[in-house]
Amino acid sequence: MSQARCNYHHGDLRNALIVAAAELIERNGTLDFSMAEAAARAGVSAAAPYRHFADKEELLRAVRELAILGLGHAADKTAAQHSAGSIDSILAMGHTYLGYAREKRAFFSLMWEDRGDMAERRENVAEDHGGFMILVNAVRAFCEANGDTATNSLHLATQIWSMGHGIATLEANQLLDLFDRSIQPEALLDQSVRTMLAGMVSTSTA
Amino acid sequence: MSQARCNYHHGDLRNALIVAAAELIERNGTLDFSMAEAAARAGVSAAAPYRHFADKEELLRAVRELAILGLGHAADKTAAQHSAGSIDSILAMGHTYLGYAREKRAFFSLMWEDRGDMAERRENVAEDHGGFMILVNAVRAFCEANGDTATNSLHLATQIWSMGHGIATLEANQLLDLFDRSIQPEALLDQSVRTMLAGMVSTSTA
DNA sequence: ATTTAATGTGAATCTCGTTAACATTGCGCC
DNA sequence: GGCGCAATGTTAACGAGATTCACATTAAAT
Repeated sequence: MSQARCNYHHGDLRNALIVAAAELIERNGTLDFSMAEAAARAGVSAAAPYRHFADKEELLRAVRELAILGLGHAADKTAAQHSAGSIDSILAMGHTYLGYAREKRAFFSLMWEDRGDMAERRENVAEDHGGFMILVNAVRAFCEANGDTATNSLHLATQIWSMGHGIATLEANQLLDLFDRSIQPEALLDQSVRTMLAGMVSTSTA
Repeated sequence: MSQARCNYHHGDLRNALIVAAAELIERNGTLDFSMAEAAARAGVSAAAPYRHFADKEELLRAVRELAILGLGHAADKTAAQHSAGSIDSILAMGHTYLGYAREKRAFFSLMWEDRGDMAERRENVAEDHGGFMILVNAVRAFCEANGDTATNSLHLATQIWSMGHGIATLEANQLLDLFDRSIQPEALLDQSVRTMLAGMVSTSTA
């Protein structure tokens, strides 16, 4: 039964805990929720979570997977709304990234934290990670549309990603406009991306 | 007396605690040291720190100031070793940034965390913050050396900083080369910076 | 039906931040 | 030089929260 809860056994406690933790994180805007509160929210005792997670870290890592998928979906959606090969599809992806960082503050930071398991995680990430491959595809399409066959899309996408990531994290910590209040995150990113795309194409064509 | 310690009074406990905390952070490579251990290391009881810091957060913020100064000094030194106006002075600054992020992992992350006080902090930061103004100056000098009077140095420096910051944080979390093991942080940054400098200059000249 | 492994429970433990009540001492003031 | 106060330390104790242990319940396989 994956229903509510008859009496003793929950039925789907593992997932219920992940969701509960995610809700607490979202509510507090921080990663420091209490194990007991998550358990209570799932309707079980404080010790129950330890049947499904070795420790709090493990639960947190499970929540992180949710966050990663969330951004991946957002990126997917964004890609679908813009014509492949257009520069807009790339800029829009950046806006989605910045938006996610703003709206899901805590999730966003959790998503990129090593937490000691990233080394193993990389082994099993044949799939995507937060929609990065979607960006790679958008970049590749753009290059192709512009007759650029020399540019390494993975490489260029990594540069764009880094730029977006830097802007997003600095903004989140109120540092981006520390010395110049007029700086606008999206505008800054747009301009940077345009410069990089233009620079790469001209460089590789040369 | 700011000497060792006669018996009861320490003499300079506040600073001793900051140093002790910094050492623990450096040793563990994490920000979660214990208040009691820092106190012990400074040779006082576990309750003593609370005469100088309201709570652990406040001590952590004090350590953060150290970290910020540290990077500032490193940037200073780097700037002094390269001729003003050269592109190398800018690239070297980037390498210093990446190096600091690698060697002072925990300090580096602490340095940019909001911790709820950044809003006020910005008010009092007429001075520098981790050497950012040094980068701004390097960029300004570069623009002048190239006869570019239209480019906003603060703006361009912010872009370069964001790129460096993004690369540094992604690398720290083992994500930068997730899909392409051949990616080298410094090379990626160098290339990006060159592209941006070239792009800006040509853009503003146009 | 019975056995077994999985999953919950409550009580207990341990670590750690923080506070409270009391002790010691540096220092300005007479 | 001695007095009183504020600053700074001390020890004991509290409280929150993670984690474990011994025991209870139940789903499922045989």
